[in-house]
Amino acid sequence: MSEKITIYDIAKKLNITAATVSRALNNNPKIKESTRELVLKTAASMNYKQNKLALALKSGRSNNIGVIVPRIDSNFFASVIRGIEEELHPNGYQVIICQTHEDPKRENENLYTLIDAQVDGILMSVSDVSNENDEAFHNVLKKNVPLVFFDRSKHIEGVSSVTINDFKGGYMATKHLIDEGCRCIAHLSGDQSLEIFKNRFLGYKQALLDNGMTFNEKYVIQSKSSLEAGKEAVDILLGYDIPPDAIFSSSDFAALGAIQELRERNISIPKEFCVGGFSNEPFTKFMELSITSVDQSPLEMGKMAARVFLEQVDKTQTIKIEKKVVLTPELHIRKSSSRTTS
Amino acid sequence: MSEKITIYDIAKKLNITAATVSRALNNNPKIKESTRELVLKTAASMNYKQNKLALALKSGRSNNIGVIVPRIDSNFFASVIRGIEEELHPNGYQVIICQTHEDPKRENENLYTLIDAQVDGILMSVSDVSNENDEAFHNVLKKNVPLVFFDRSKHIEGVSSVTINDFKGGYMATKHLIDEGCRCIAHLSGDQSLEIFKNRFLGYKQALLDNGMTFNEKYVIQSKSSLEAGKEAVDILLGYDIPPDAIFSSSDFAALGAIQELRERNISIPKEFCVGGFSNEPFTKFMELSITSVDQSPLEMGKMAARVFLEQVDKTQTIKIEKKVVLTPELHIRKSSSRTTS
DNA sequence: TACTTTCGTGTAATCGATTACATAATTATT
DNA sequence: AATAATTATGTAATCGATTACACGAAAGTA
Repeated sequence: MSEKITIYDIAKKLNITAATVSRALNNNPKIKESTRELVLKTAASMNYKQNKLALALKSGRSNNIGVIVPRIDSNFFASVIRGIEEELHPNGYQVIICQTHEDPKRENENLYTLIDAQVDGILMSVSDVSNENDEAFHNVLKKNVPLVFFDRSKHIEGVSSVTINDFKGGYMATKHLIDEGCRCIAHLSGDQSLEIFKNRFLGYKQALLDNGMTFNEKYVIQSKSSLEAGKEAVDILLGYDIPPDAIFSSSDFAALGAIQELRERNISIPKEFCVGGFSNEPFTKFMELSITSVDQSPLEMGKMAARVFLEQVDKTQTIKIEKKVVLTPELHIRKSSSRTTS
Repeated sequence: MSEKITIYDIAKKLNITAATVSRALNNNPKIKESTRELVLKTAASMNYKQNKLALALKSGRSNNIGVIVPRIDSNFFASVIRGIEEELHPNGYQVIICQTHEDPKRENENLYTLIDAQVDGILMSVSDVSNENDEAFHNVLKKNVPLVFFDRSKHIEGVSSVTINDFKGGYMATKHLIDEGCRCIAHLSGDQSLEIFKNRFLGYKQALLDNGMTFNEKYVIQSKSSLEAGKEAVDILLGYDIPPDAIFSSSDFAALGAIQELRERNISIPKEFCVGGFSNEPFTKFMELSITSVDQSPLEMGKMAARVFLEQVDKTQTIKIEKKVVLTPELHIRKSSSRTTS
């Protein structure tokens, strides 16, 4: 069928050794110009292709990097991966995708599998926030494989990360609602054991305090990232003696659910009630009543994570320093909270 | 730093040869039970991990498969990839992602890169529909690397594919509009050189003819997959002496644009005008005025493509047959076209 | 006891490329 | 012309695992 051409085949044809062929192909300066040309020409004519596996075995570098995400089919993660791929492709790296589905076991398994596959680095957004199963991580570090966290990170000494300033995102969104005249702002927080959600909450709280508003626990509803959760939250909030007149949700999906429930109850948005979400999911801007949301610039995050990885493997850089990149989120103001401009 | 343990290290420790260690680890029946146990125990205690690169070089199989898509950050492709990953992961394969951005050059480059990387198979959705640059594909086939197309395929002898029945999708959507009482249905078609769009168009046309309606070229607007294109199309269509009272769009984005433009003109949907899209993008069901759309079951498509690949590499299967899997699309009827149920 | 099987293990080649070291070929130096 | 310096190429080990073949030891057979 398909004859795999190796440097030995070229060598035999030219009556020289594989070593010379290898050197010629690698532009080794010790090769006579005439032989180099001859080898290159012959290689091309024989349709020679370097076997990357052999190279990988010899060099110990596979030119593959692994990316671990909870799931790939979410706009956020897909965009991050796009950024990673676009940044690493020109550098000769291939991107291997792994999903955890938020399962710590799978996360560990993926880490071990990637190490087994001899990847040159691992970029990941963690699923397991507990510090119980850290052996897998330490195994990675022990093997000296560069590790970079993005979005959801763990505090492990010597590991770099690229995140956004979730605190600021929460702060900006809340401040905006205040500026629009909202007097009692509720918050739909996600899983508070995840730092990103914790920080969004803290930003929310600080914005309230900085602007002379009272912070009250009961206006913070811990909810999942789903339409249903948003609806339930509204149900609770509107039952209060003093119901809120705005919601800052850490999730766009919960924000959407909340909006649907509010409309169900004939509450006018943004006149009577304002809503803001987080993540800038595509649908937020497509809605007829477009939803204000905090953008996490996933593409940029992916590119940045890739760059941090590249810096780590840069040979000229002898000392490897833990690098914490924090991107600034951007608030996209839309109809769901625009009283002044609409 | 990190001491890589090889079978030679285990061999040395036990005063046996690497061959024996290898056999013991691979459950070779020729190994004495006692030595096998000893080797396994020692391997575990030394924290031995098989070097997949060495194995790959020796066996010629990398256990990686490549996936080429126009872009990863679209719900459709991300979902397909998710399906592929979930199906192949349990079989020990890693998934390598490549993007083409619809550029034929990149497509070719990716094909060559993946072959260079010795992937065990390639699953792809083509970007270049012309048959001009087919050398890259034939190179893949010559190298005997299994190739499977999904969604957008090319007709290459011996190559399997997994697609949906776009004709049927177009037919169903159009028939539905007819059933809702629409008398003049326009069509926003995509790039007609892509077979998927051609087939959706043909399905639309056939549905009209089968139901005693007249087909008229001028109600078919070739438009891109964007909101803007949808708006422009409406602008043209409403300028006709007899404007249509429904649109079947091959793209959800164009459908959304059309809806926005229709509302801008105070045309009531679905009462005066019905709209249906294609792809079942997440936003279609989130809209307040949810959009009827044809679902392509991307997850299932990905899994199916992976299964077709697995069948191809199945050693027990001596003869490799070109397999054309055609999935049936599903029409999701929503508010934008529901006159009868709403 | 002598001879054949069977079993378990060792030897060495192999996958394809790179590279330290050795050596041959060429050029430079006196 | 003889020697030193330089340049180009060959030799062989290496990366880590697998495996055809060889061989010694144990067990079975007559």
